[in-house]
Amino acid sequence: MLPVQTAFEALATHVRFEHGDSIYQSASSEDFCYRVLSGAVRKCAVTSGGHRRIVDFLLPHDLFGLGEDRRHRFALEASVNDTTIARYPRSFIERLADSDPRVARQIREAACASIDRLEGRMLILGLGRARERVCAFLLDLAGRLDHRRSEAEICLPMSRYDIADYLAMAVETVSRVLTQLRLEGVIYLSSQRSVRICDWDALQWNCAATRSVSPRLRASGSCIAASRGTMAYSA
Amino acid sequence: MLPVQTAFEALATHVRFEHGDSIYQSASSEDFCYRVLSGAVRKCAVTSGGHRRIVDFLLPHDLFGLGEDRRHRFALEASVNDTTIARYPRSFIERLADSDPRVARQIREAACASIDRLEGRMLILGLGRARERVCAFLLDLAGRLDHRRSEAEICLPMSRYDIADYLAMAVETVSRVLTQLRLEGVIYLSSQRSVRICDWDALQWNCAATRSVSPRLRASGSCIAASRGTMAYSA
DNA sequence: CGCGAAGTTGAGAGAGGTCAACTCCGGTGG
DNA sequence: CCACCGGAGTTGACCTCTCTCAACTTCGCG
Repeated sequence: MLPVQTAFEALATHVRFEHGDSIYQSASSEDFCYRVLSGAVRKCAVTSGGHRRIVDFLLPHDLFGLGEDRRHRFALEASVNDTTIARYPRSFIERLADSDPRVARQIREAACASIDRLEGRMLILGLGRARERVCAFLLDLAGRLDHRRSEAEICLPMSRYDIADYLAMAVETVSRVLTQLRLEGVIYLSSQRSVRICDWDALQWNCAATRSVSPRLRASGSCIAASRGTMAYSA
Repeated sequence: MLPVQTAFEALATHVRFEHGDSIYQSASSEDFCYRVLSGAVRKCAVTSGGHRRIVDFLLPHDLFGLGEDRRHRFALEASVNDTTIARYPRSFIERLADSDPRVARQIREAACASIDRLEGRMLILGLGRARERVCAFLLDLAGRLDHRRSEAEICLPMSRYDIADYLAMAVETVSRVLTQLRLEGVIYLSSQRSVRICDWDALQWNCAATRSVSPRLRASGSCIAASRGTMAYSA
């Protein structure tokens, strides 16, 4: 990070939340933006049908609430205990961005990261099968927590219910898939919230849609397999 | 738009594409960004399993390819004939953004719009049922094309196959839902690509998840129904 | 007119949602 | 220290929705 960071941090207020606490409500309009320091935050909405949907999980180092002066569309809540958040006054950030191109660029990059994450998630949600979505979720989480191919345990910073709402499926299905993966030796669950990935390749393999390849692919022709870790950005 | 617009447009190259033409391939790295002038563009990826997934549709006025200097993650293709695109050299845009806060702000806003669209789509994809997803898709499209509650026909700028890949479902299901809506008098199909929405309320109503409300909602408590047209922004 | 692509319709099967029972775990209070 | 309690997680049985496969119709274009 640039020295600008210091200016940011001088204005930060640190707040601590417990599991389930609301950071801000949907439709509220406080003028702050935030950074996750520890724990995890879920961004959620409720469909008009009454179902909760989780749009994103914010992990340590992620920024959120940066946007515009419009009202919040989603509610943000801590999804685990001991979640700490740094809060910055948004107007100051905006002024800083206007006066210092480096800050503006940082914000653009943060926005890119956000778009990247959303588009990746879009692909995960599009995966037809429950198993594929769970596997993709685990890999994504492991990547974001920097547990690449290490033997270390991943501590899931959310409940099964959260995972279900995030992947748009029933809790029971999440549970079933996890047990199945456990029985196959792909993952090891030392406790309900701790996963160790034993077979990365199997997990990766499971992300591939196993359905038949539609013949329409031939028609449009020009699509090439997407590779992880790179991105485009559309606005 | 600000006078800055002129500087943008002076550098624009206009290009025309026919249905199915590739604007850029995934994994290529040309240094341009683009704006849709007419027609429609689909942003697509292919899952490792060989299934095509459409991540976004870009309509007139939408910007894309703005991001970073990293390689493109998706392929972009025209989804209808007579699609025209304005192309701008990205390095220039970046320099302009660094020197003029107004440009930087515009780009931030464009990024916000993109995030807004993606998050909305996230919610649509999360809708469990095919009918809900199609209804939400139609409403979203109508909104973006500015056909709010007008009697005018919406010209669908994409095939059923595209819609299917966008909503992560089978073409047959898309077709079935559309006929069902037609038979119920909710929509009128004057041709295969022209939809007139007859009953906006019915369409809106169908976006509500009809499944049972999960009891877990009581537990977390703080979620409030999300309202369309407002947004939060996370990075 | 004829061809291929796009779209529709039908029948069957499988994946996942729903409902319900049950177990596991952490916290609280006697 | 143990019993109890509630929420979280798991497992099973059933049933619905949608994907699949296949046949057919419609549309657009040479």
